[in-house]
Amino acid sequence: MKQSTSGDENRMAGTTQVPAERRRAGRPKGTVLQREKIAAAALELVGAHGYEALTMSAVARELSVSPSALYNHVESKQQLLQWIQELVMARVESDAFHTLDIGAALRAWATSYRNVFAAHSPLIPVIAILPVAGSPNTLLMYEEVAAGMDRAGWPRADIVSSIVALESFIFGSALDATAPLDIFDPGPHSGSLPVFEDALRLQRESGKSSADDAFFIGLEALVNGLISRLSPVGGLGSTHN
Amino acid sequence: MKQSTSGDENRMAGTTQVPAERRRAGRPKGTVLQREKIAAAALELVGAHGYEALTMSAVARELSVSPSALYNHVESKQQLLQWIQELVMARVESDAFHTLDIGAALRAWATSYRNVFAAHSPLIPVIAILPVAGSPNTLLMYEEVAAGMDRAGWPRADIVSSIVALESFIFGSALDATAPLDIFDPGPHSGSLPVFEDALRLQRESGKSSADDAFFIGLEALVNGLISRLSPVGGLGSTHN
DNA sequence: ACCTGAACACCGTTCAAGT
DNA sequence: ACCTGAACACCGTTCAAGT
Repeated sequence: MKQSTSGDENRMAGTTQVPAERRRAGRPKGTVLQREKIAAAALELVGAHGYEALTMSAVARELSVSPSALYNHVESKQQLLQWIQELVMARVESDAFHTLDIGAALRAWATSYRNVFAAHSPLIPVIAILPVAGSPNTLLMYEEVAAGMDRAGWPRADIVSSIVALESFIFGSALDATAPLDIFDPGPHSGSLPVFEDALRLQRESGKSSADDAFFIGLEALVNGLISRLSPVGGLGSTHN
Repeated sequence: MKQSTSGDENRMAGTTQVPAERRRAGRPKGTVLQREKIAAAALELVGAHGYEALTMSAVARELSVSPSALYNHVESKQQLLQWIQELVMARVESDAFHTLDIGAALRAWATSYRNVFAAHSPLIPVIAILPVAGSPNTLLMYEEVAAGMDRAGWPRADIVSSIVALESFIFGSALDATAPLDIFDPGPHSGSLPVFEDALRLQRESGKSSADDAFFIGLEALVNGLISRLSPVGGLGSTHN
């Protein structure tokens, strides 16, 4: 996608032939901006046009203010991203740990987590490495998961690593969901990869989304593998608790 | 005192089962040399100062040319990223599939893959969604893995999804390795998360790197889980096939 | 063929001026 | 307190002009 050379201005000017009551400098009578409105506008922007569309100018335009006006409310774009993190993480459901066995609960949580970020995938690389201290919702989620594992007999010393492993898979899967559908197209090298190309064909013919299929296959394998570490006797059935 | 024109990039021509990248005689390697110099300078920049330091200006400065001079050799920054992908992927070792059993081979490949990207972590979100057609090394790797799975009796229709699942975990883990060490620090909310904070303390006291530990635990679980899908007699509730 | 330097349309952010 | 608009130091990219 290239930068447009000159056409965008015209489109904008076309809709505002008569400049409709432009706000003048100075304090408006009511508060125009606030944290939630800014964060929501930013999140909507990402959802609609991807991460690269998330510019301070675009957020400002969405709210009908000038870009610099945002800085009366938010310290930086980085802080705006933290607000978005808090909004997004609030949608991850982690209540299954109180109703289902640990395997089902982990799968339900991970699926919710992954779906939330698949819907806001451009944010993944950003949020995956964002410190968690500023987001109470994220911390609450971790406590739910950790407590669920604890009740299921998980060794406490393994809980953090297990969560990180699951999260790595979740983020990686959500990241994968952002990839173009033809990411595996061999292009000019077609014909020289006998097994892989045949596998690719079979996958396509299955009609299943590669990203979704991979997520569910991997999630089941990962959760089963982690749980079978718990009890050396190894039955997968929830023998614990 | 920069420009290491050492023959370090020769490994790109290592295993040539795919004839696609053969250079013809006739048109000299002047351009090619430039290509590799540019890609190497870019990769070094990322390694030294992170992804945000990878600007066309910085690459040009590294090579003592003006930014616009780069465009005589590379079409866009996106293409430069593809060159980097090719350089990085060449370092992933996937030869274990010829010497080890499938489980050990998958673990060896995944560990190499993850370590390569942990060393160039800022590139993960970029490369994870970069189309693969422009990178012969990447395609070769996929063929190696797919063929290894095939020889081990993997259902061909599951091969792509299995690779994607493993790759998701690998990229997610490498991404996690870029996170700040104190990413889980609860900050002002300390004291309100009994299980998670205790688990965090135990993890810290173990002296193990959280990212490394999570990767190895998760990798073993994921590989075991995937393999146990193969043989229905394995005791997992694999009902299909 | 391949470089320079000016130019363009962007970015995030700061700040004085205005109400 | 909170907005506007100008300004600053950046981006990636194009292009005419030089050799």
